Amino acid sequence: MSSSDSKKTPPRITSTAELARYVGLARTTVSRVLNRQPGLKQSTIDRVHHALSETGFTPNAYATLIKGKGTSSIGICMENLLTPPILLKLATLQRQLRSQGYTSLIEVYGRGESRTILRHFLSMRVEAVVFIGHFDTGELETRIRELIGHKTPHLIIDHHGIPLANTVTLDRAQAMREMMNHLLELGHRSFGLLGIPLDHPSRFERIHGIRAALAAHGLDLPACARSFDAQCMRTQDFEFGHALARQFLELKQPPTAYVALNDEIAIGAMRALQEAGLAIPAGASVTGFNNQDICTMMAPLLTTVDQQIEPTIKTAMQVLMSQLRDGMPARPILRTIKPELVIRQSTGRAAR
Amino acid sequence: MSSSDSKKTPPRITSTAELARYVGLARTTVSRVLNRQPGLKQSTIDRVHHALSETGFTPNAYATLIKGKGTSSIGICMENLLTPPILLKLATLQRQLRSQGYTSLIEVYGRGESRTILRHFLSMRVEAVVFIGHFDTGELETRIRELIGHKTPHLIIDHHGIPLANTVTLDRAQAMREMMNHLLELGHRSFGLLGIPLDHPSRFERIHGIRAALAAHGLDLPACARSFDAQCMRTQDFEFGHALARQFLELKQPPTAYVALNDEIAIGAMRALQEAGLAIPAGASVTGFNNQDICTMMAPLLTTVDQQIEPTIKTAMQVLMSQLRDGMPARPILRTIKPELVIRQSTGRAAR
DNA sequence: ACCATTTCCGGACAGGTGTCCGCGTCAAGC
DNA sequence: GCTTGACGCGGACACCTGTCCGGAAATGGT
Repeated sequence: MSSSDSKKTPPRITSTAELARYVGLARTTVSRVLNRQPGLKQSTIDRVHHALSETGFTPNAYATLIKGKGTSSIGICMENLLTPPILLKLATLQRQLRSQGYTSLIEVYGRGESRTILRHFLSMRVEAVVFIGHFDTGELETRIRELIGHKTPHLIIDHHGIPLANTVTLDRAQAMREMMNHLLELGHRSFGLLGIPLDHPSRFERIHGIRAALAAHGLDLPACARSFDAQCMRTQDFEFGHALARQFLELKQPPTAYVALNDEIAIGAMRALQEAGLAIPAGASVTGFNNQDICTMMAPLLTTVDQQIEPTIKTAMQVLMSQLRDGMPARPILRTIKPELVIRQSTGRAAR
Repeated sequence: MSSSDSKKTPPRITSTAELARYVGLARTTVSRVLNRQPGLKQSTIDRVHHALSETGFTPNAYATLIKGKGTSSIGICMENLLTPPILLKLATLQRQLRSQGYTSLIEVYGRGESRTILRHFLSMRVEAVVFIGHFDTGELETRIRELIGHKTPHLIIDHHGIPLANTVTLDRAQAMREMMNHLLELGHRSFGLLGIPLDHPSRFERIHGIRAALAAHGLDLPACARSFDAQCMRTQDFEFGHALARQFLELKQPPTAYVALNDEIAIGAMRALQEAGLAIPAGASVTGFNNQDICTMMAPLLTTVDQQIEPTIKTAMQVLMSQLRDGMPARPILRTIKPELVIRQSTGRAAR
């Protein structure tokens, strides 16, 4: 019984030395097998591999990586508020990194915690740090400075407006330009902006695109577009969009087209308009942003902007890999991704 | 200029020895400062801390953790298909773990990769492994066996049906029982099941709950409920629900109530029913599952089941912490979470 | 100036792994 | 039986940090 017991329950191995003792080989020999060095008999290799799968032993990664000759790990920072497009980017990025032999360290954190997170990453000797999403600009910029000081490569995906940072971001100005052109061609001349205040720095790019499109048609931004963001508390996006649209409906001449910051806000607005008896798109047009799944679950289907996540991550990988190969670039890399307008049913010819 | 240069650009420090040389102290002294040992002059402590923030040096975590005195890290495994409720669980769990001093290693993977992932976790000497979501049962069971062999604590959140695994899962049978009771009280006697096949093992729990509720009312499952899952390809959930509902509408006597596997399928079905001229809930009732945000973005608002994510993660933390404190339990821990029925507008009195 | 005390130095070891190198061993070929 | 490879052994060093300890130095008080 004891013999069968000892066969059934292999000992718990915690080091290559123990494993070597277990199979009756020298520690160095086992190490050579594990690292695929030449000059070993096939039978020896098999013997070690058999013991390996029998005991389930795995070499201690900490001991291996202590020498710092490349940990092959990348740190990924995300904000606490996880939205579907951001998560899609995360999953895609991690998959691609793994296929290149890199491990991802992922941290989801709230404002003010970024310092701790970054220190943790650096103590783990991460080879690069990626930020996905939108952050507090000041805090993020400080982190980027620290990383540059460390000569650790970095990359920001989405967040835009830090000149010294390597950035891959959607061309939001271009997206808004295309969207506005679409609406202008449909005859719209008065616009309600939902979640896009006219003067806030974080929405500068979007406003810039909107202004450019209007100017090309000889129109002036403040004259034909307005925003009620200041009047409404932003809580849940859907509720927010709903409340904003109701504000617009109280005007004597409500706009004929509504341009929302994202899909949820657009859908909230659509609901408010429909509740007020307006048919969409006959009575008013509404546009979203992000092209999330919900866009095709609405009636009518929502016209929106696709973020082009696959190309975004592909570009991000290129920027990352070039840094890991050639070291940090002399000047910051900025890559903008061309958005794609997805025209569906929520936009139509202006009523008047 | 060279002196100002050397002041502007502190050297790149990669070990406590270098830092010690930089500040003119012994390596051991620096180490003592970093580990808050007593018997040090305040001025010395300040000197080290100043150099620390100046150079941004962080001690190599690998060297610290090599001794194996607890890495304080937890591995978290997730399936590739990320759904909103799963992500909410992930974010909540990571936050709670961090507040307890644990680091999370997160891996998102596809089928067949779990072996690699687990080996990575074990090589990182993780103190426990958590699986969140639904997996291939055979594959998952093999992993659990390996973990038990390693005497590494584990926990499965959501996936149910592995007897030897520690599991925290929603009581889906109870959820369906409550949902069916709700519909039965409204007078419904014929049901369409969407995404819930009658004989598939993965849906056993739900069917069990449905059957129990029906039996309590003297009704027989196959006589009053049916499923068309075999006829439709499951692609996108929304499309899937749409297609399933259309199948039901071709019947001479379509059911008066539809019970869906999740919210997306329910919404797809609602759309199909509405397109066919049925008002909801006057013409037919529809129920979802998960209580995602979209439920309150629909017209009518969707009746659904809430997963109780906060209590789920709280329980998960208890199970985890008890294992980390007292070691692996003698027999597997199974905790079921009570779901909460959320009655909204998509369910109403049966028409006939 | 002397002594006691505080504070710091520097050597040592541990922890698990990768790698190098000289030497012993074993089997095959002659 | 001898030579010649092929292969495995085991000692050594390196990587970086935490900790212990005896001794040296600096500090403080008188």
